[in-house]
Amino acid sequence: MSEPLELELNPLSFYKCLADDTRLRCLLLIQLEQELCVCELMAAIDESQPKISRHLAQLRSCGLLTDRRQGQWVFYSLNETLPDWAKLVLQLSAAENLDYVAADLSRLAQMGDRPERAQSCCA
Amino acid sequence: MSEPLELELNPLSFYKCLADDTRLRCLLLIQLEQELCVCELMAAIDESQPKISRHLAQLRSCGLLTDRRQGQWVFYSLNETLPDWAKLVLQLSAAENLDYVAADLSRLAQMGDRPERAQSCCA
DNA sequence: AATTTATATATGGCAAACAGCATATATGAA
DNA sequence: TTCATATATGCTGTTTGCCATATATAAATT
Repeated sequence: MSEPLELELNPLSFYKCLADDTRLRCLLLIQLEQELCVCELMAAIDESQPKISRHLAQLRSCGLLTDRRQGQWVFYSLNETLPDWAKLVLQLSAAENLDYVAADLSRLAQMGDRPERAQSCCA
Repeated sequence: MSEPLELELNPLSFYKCLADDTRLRCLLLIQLEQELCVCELMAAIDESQPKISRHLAQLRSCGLLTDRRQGQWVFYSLNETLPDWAKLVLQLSAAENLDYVAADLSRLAQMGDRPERAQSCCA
C-alpha cells in the first residue's frame, strides 16, 4: 500500500468548480453527508438527472470528487487526496453556510427509499 | 463609533468572484500586501488598466474589497466586514498557493516609483 | 485655461459555459 | 431475453462572462 500523493490542484480551477450553483450545492451536501449518490442529489437539489450527473462528472474530472459504484448506484465523496487548504475551504464553507443548503437538506431528509450503503472496507 | 456589521455574502457570489484569473490574483496579492493601488496591480499582473479596473470594481461591488483614495491613487484592501469564513478562505488560499502569484510578486518588487502610503489614521 | 496623468466606466463582439432534451450504457431483476 | 432503474454522454440553442476599444472624469502641472 502506498500513501496517496496529494492532488496537483491550482486554485483557479478549484474555485471555478465552486462557482456554479448546482456544483456548489453538490459539494456542500457531500461535505455534510460524507457520501451521496446521484439519485439522492437529484432529490435534494430538485434538478434533472442529466444536469446533476454532468456537474458531478466535472467535479470528478477536476479531482474534487471520487466515485465508487455499488450495485446500480454510484456514490460520490470528497477526494481524500485534495490538498489540505482545499479540504479546509470546503469544510468551512459548508459549516458556515448551512442556510445555503438548508432546503436541500430537508428535501433529502424527506426522501424515501434511500439506497443502503455497504461498508466500503472491502471495496 | 459603531461596530461594523458583518457583510451579507452568499457563498456562490463569493466563489464566482474567485473564479477568474485576474480577480483571484488581485485578491491574493492584496491579501499578501495589505493594500495595493491600480497601478501596482497593473505592474504586478502585467495587464491593461481597464482590465484591472473592471475586475476591482466587481470585487468592490460584491463587497470583497474596499477602496480609499489618496491623492491621485485609489488603494484597495480587503473589506474588514467580510464574514470570518471568507477571510479565512482568502488567507489560506494566499498562504498555500504562493507559487500561483510568485511571478506577480517579483514584478511588484521590481517596480520603480511605487506610490507612498500616507497613514490612514487621519483619513 | 490647457495639457498631462491617473483612474473609472460604457459598449459591442466573441467565446466559453450552461440548460434541456434525447439517447446511450450499465446493472439488476423478472 | 426482456424490462426497469440508475447513470452518463451528444447535441443544440441560449445565456453569461470576458476582452478590447473608446470615452469620461478628476486631479496635478504648466
